[in-house]
Amino acid sequence: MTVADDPLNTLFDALADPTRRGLLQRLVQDGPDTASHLAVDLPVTRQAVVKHLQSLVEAGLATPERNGREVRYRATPEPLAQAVGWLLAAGARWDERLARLERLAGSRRP
Amino acid sequence: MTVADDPLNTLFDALADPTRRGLLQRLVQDGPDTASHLAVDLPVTRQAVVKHLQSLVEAGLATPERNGREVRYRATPEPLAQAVGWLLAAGARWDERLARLERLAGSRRP
DNA sequence: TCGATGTGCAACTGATCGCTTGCACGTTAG
DNA sequence: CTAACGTGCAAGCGATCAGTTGCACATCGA
Repeated sequence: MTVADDPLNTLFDALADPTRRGLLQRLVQDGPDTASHLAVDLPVTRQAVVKHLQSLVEAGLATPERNGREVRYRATPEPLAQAVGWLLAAGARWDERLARLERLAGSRRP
Repeated sequence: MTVADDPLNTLFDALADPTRRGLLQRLVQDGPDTASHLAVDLPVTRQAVVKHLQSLVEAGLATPERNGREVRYRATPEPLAQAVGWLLAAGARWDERLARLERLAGSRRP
């Protein structure tokens, strides 16, 4: 148990891998699917896909749903909003600084 | 030869670390600063901070500027827009799917 | 000039990652 | 029942990572 693991860590980490982004996109636009089926179109093993999916689950971006002997992963993209929130906050603070600099520089409005 | 390493990889990877996010925030709101000075308030070595900063530079989020014997890193948050773009695209596609499902379900609610 | 300061480079270690392989277990269909 | 299928668990392995340490080099101030 670590110290209050910031959800942004696992979130951005999940998004940092192109395979995971691809999986998330597939789940989003094609609906829930199983690891075995998703692995068919990928150059890696089912187990590798499972681990990628678990990474998405850990980030809150997907949820496993057992149905008989198979497990379908459904996309739950809500946490993406948090990422967007952080990015916009950083950007906003940047714009703020820019505005402040402009003000300090006494630039006239174009 | 790999296939044009997607900039989103290094971008999200840089953002996945809380220390790097913290550094970026400091650079954004406090202006350019050196690795040595940034390292004072952190529980790690200057060299570690340098490597984090290089990660930000690789992602296009910072730029080193040499001034005499010191090197100041300036925040360049423009690439964040790309990240936001991807996230919104994924979200939009999700909403699209939701809308399609609603349409298929024959819901009369617009 | 000389010492203090800021940086860069390289080697090293322990941890984590990505991925595979092998096998056991529950589930479905004939 | 039995055989095929989908999944889960765990060990293993090479590669990469985060971080440190030690040292060389350039630059500034007195």
